[in-house]
Amino acid sequence: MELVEETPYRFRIDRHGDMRVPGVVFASHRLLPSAGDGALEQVVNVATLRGIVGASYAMPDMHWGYGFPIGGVAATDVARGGVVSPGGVGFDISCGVRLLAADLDRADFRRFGERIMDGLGRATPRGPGRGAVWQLPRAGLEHVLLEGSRYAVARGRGTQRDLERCEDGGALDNADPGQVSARAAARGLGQVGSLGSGNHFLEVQAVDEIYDRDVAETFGLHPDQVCVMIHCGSRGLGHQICTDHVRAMDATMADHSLTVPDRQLACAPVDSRAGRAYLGAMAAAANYARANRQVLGVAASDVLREITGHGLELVYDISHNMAKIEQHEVAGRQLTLCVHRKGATRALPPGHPDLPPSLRNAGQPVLIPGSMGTASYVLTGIPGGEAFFSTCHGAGRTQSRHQAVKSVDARALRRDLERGGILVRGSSARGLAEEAPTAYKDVDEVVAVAEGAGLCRRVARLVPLGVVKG
DNA sequence: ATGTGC
Repeated sequence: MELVEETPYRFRIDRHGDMRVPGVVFASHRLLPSAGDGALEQVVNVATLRGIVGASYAMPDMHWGYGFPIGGVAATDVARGGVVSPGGVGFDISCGVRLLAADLDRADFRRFGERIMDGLGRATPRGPGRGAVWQLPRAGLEHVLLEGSRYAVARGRGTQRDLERCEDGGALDNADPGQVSARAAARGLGQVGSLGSGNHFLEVQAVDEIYDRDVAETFGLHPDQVCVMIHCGSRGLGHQICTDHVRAMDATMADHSLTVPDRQLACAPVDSRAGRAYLGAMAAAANYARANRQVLGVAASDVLREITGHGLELVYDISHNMAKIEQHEVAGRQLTLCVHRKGATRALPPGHPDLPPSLRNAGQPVLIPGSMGTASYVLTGIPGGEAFFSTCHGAGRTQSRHQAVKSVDARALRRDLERGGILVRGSSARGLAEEAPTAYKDVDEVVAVAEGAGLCRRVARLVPLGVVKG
């Protein structure tokens, strides 16, 4: 794989073979995937998709994924037969991050720490399988799929202000529950308000450093403040929807004369029956994921209020696994694009019309969870941001889960975290080992490279005080 | 990521 170093933080893969556009990898030498890991080959494969414009992009946290790399961004021109691919969204549709801020500082947390973590541990269903904050009646699921966080708020779980601090006001309006299989719905019914497993977590954090005081203040953040970060997605429902629609699309590829270099890139034109079906189901899963984070956030706020007298205010909620229909200027032309962000976060700049009035001058908060025991970041979009206003989404794995389990002793890891002053409420020893920070890139470096590449700007750095592990 | 594998 030939990489052309354009700047210290930007590498290009020139068009060759069936590529319709070049590949662009935002990374430092250190963060580039090791040769043979397959992620760069996936960037090339994505560049062959029908209708792709600009480039096949990869963020500094990129690594190998299903079809598309995780950390991949690709946009297709809807009017020119551009495709949508479930592999460009990922199995955990609308997996994302919610950050809430408390009117408490680090010293307050030290006073109540064990009680707060016990309370959050009890209030936060986690691990594979069932258990959820919100026991929905069957009829309620349809509302969640159509209305997302708005339905949770309408049922008393949150406030109108919360919705202003959610991407899309808490719900996508093009959800089509008719495209959600009975099996997907059955899996989703009992999981609204649950973390799941893998890299999902709820963390209590402290604001350790502020890079932009004005923007931080607009976001509701100040030094030493206690925050709660929640990272989770659409659970079994999103997974089943992805499985169902990959299968359906795979069967319709020939009808649209589509060929792809990897079967995991199964796709359909956005403007086709299969494409619309997937996007309607994907939006339903996205609404489910937003409601999931909404009710988990409210449950965490209730715990904090009960113990300390102070609840939590929402900073923002943003997804990093989505395909969205957006308007962008490409080579001087205004185009309607299907922007896939898979393990990549939208980063709208100050002044963008999609931002709510309270964030219009600051830009969109970008929430970057670090690996366990390491820092997390709040960033914001910048004018002229490349890759359709996108940036990284986290630290990015360097080791597979299997490799991590082989090389990490879960008990030693827990001891190290607690010695570092981080209170741990786990789910399973294996889950803890899989998520060891040694299995991840350095989030500080990932974020520095994303900023150096001109994708976003740092606003605040948060450090963990306690983790409820999925 | 996922009732972790058809």
